[in-house]
Formats: sequence, C-alpha cells, structure tokens
Amino acid sequence: ARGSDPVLFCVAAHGPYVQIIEEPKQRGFRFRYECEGPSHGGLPGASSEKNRRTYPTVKINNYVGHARVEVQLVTHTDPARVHAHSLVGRHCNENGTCSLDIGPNDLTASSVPEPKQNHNLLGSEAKELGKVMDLNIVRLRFTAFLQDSNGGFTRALKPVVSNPIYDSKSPNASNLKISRMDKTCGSVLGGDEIFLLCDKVQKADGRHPAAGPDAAEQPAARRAQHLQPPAAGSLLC
DNA sequence: CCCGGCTTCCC
DNA sequence: CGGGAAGCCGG
Repeated sequence: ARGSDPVLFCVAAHGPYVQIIEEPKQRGFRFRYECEGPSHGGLPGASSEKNRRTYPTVKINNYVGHARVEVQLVTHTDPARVHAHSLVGRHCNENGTCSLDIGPNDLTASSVPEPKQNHNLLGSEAKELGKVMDLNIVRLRFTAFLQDSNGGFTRALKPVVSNPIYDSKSPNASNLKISRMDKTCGSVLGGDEIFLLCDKVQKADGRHPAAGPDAAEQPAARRAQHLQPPAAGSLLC
C-alpha cells in the first residue's frame, strides 16, 4: 500500500490480507482435457517469458507465521462462483482445489507451482453448464487460512480473485494471425493497398463496419489488438 | 440429410 | 506445446 493513499493505508493497517503480486497471464494459455495427460505445463504469470518463467503469486501482508493458501477456479462473472473446470497438479486435490502451506518467513505463494486447468466433465454436463457459465473463461480465487493457536488453518482471510484467463483454444479468444500478404514492399509515400490473409478468422470478423452498429463486429475489433504483426520493417525495402 | 462451427481427442 | 482430425450438435 502506498503511504500517500489514506484508503489503502487504512486497509493495510488493520490486519493480514492477501494480495496478488503476480497475476496470471490472461491470453495464450490453452486449457487441457483430462485425456490429454498431466504434463502440458503450468499456467504462467502475466510477466512470464520463456527464459524467465513466472507463475501467479500471492502474498500475505501484515502477518508473520504459518498459513495455508488455497486456489480454485471461479467464474469470470461476479459474483464469482466455483467453476466447472478444475485445477490439476501436484498440490491439487480431486475437487480441483490446490493447497500450499507457506511461512513463517516467506509469506508468498507462487500459486501452487504448476497449476493446470482441465476440463473435468462429461459432454452432456458441459453442455448444460455452458449455458450458465462461460467455459472458456476462468479466474483464480486465492483464499488464505492463518494458523490458529491449536495449529489448525482456520482463520480464513477475505479471498481475492485474479483477472480473467481466456482459453487460447477457444475460437473467439485466439489471436488473429497473418498467414499471407500480397506484398512485402511499398512506396515510402505510403498509400499502398495491402491484402492480408488471416488465420483464426471468425464469421463475425468479416462484417463491414458500414453494416451498422452490430454487436457481432465487436470481436474483430477486440481481437485485432492481439493480431500478430509481421516482422518489423518488412513493409519497407 | 447436409453444413458450419465448436468441442474433444490425438499426435 | 501447437496443429489438426474426428465427432457432435444445432440449424
């Protein structure tokens, strides 16, 4: 908490609380099915890079001692409800909840080393649930339990919920990708027309803006932010 | 019955 | 891991 901010300062001064110090990476991670096996890598942190991997991480502030941190998947809509999908991994149980004991010195938990998301449902179940919750978006909910005088982890702190994570396999969360372009050179004066062919295009992406203010246009505009550009400078030669 | 789009599974 | 085939489902 910044000292200059009275509100944050008050909260911090009142007692232990959980803080997310590394959010999960929101895009680019693919949810896996149970049948795909356990070894597809963990959910990376927002600032993760291939030579410097990070994982979602929480920290318990204003506390010294042992604590247990539990993580589970919740819906992306509020109020957060337990998600149909579940976390799997070394510290996870069959209910999809991961649990890690931390402290007394280091009060950070690198969100249970390798949390991995998995579908855990029969087809028919998934279909029913798909109507009530978006199966392609999850959030992580972290709940910390402080140790009581008997040694039990009973003192639950207020849970914190991460940013939403979008399944990269889901058609409308995947990035537009340029597969071909009709020219790689152009006039320095600009004004050239270049045709780009893209992968991962969805039906609604083809609509012309002039068609009117249709909600179906939204995905294209939103996804365009994630469009993979060609190598820098390749348009001038 | 066919078709497109998404889900599930496989490599 | 990502790409893609197979399968399912609604229209």
